Amino acid sequence: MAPKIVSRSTLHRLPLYLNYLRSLSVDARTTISATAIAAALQLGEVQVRKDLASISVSGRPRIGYRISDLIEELMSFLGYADRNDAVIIGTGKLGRALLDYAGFGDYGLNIVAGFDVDPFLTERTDGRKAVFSMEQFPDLCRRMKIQLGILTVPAAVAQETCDLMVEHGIRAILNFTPVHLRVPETVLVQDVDIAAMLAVLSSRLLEYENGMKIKGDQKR
Amino acid sequence: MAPKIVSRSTLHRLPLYLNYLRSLSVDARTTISATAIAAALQLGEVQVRKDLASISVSGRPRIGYRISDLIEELMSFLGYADRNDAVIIGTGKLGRALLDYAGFGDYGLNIVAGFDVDPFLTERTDGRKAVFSMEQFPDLCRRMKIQLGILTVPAAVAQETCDLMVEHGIRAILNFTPVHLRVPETVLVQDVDIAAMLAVLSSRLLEYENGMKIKGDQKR
DNA sequence: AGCATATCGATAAAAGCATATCGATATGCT
DNA sequence: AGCATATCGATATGCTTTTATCGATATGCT
Repeated sequence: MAPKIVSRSTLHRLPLYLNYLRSLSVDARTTISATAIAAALQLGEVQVRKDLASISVSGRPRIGYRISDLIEELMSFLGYADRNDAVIIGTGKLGRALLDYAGFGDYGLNIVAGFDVDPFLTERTDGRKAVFSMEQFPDLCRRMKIQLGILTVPAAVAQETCDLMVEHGIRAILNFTPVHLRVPETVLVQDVDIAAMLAVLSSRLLEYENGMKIKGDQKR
Repeated sequence: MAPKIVSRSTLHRLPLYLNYLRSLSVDARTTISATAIAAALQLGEVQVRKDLASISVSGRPRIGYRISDLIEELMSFLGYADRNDAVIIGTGKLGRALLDYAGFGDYGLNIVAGFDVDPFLTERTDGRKAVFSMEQFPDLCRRMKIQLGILTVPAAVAQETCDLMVEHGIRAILNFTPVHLRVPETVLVQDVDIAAMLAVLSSRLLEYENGMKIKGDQKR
């Protein structure tokens, strides 16, 4: 098995490619050039080629890449092929919304269930995905060998909840809380601080009028 | 006015610092060293100093930085000081959750209202923030000089909705749809593809067992 | 058949970012 | 007062990522 090595920034672009390719109707011409992809996604054409090459997809001059091949390779590489089970801890507004979101299936993700300490939230399972009490978390988690957890609890209990998740076998955490989680080296954390993102946006915007604050911001 | 120049990666770390500093109780020692911050956030101490220096905050040897000064500078730099109005377009599950989320205030953000084409969603304003019909968007948007928009519509209508936003004065978009938005150069877009993030996580996880796919992943 | 053109793949150069190192400065202890 | 120590600020080094350049290859047109 070739241990393909991909840079982190490349890895984050791959879903972009996949999304775009999927958006093309299947009966379109079955082949596409790196140039076209680059133009659509406003990236450098060389970068696209490099990214695609890094996951061992190969194109032909004057022809480009077979779209179906690309999609297949991207999906397999990103693990969309094998269904990945995940749980959501904390079913407040945001957690509930994610739990009900139907679109994860396209990404090979299966949200198994939600968990919450609040009994009120745990009982309202009217036809939608079940929300369990936190006491049931350890058992269900181990039995189903869940590795992916989405953390949407209040900031105050974020770290302790995180510790609990790690303790019971969670290996990767999508962290929606604004706290920096401390985890063992073997556990992966991806932060999604929406408020911070908005703030960064507004900050970039702020100085956009009075002359460029961010370095290397605008790229053709 | 000094046109401070900050690298993009620095800009994304600044909210982290601010969050952490805020989490310290105010009656803690009023001063903190870059070393301490670095340890708490698991960053290099030099990097922390560089970041802080880039927003013109200055510390004293053996003492460190005054926490209150840091917080103040960070807030002003990130634009948390002046209230920033924002709107949410598309009030499905996710949009509704964000609309009801109370925590944005701490970030200087004020979600003014939501908009949606679906009349059913627009009428259910039981005590929460109002959701207006899309027809009212242009007027309200211009009158209140909204510059920030959160896009949470279905992928199929993402681009056209985006165009509408841009047309009516939105200057920065937080994009929750998985499509790559085409905007004029003067408009900023920040993508938040949750599904893709999960996929990236699971992908990193996947190869974490059979030997390192991602380059430069583990630090320290 | 041969030439023009579009596209790929690889190598090289440049830029951006992170990390290490060193001197300077301020505090506290003896 | 003087020394040890912690911390800052600045410079320099190395690594990663992006961008540019060049030759190779395949298609289509004359």
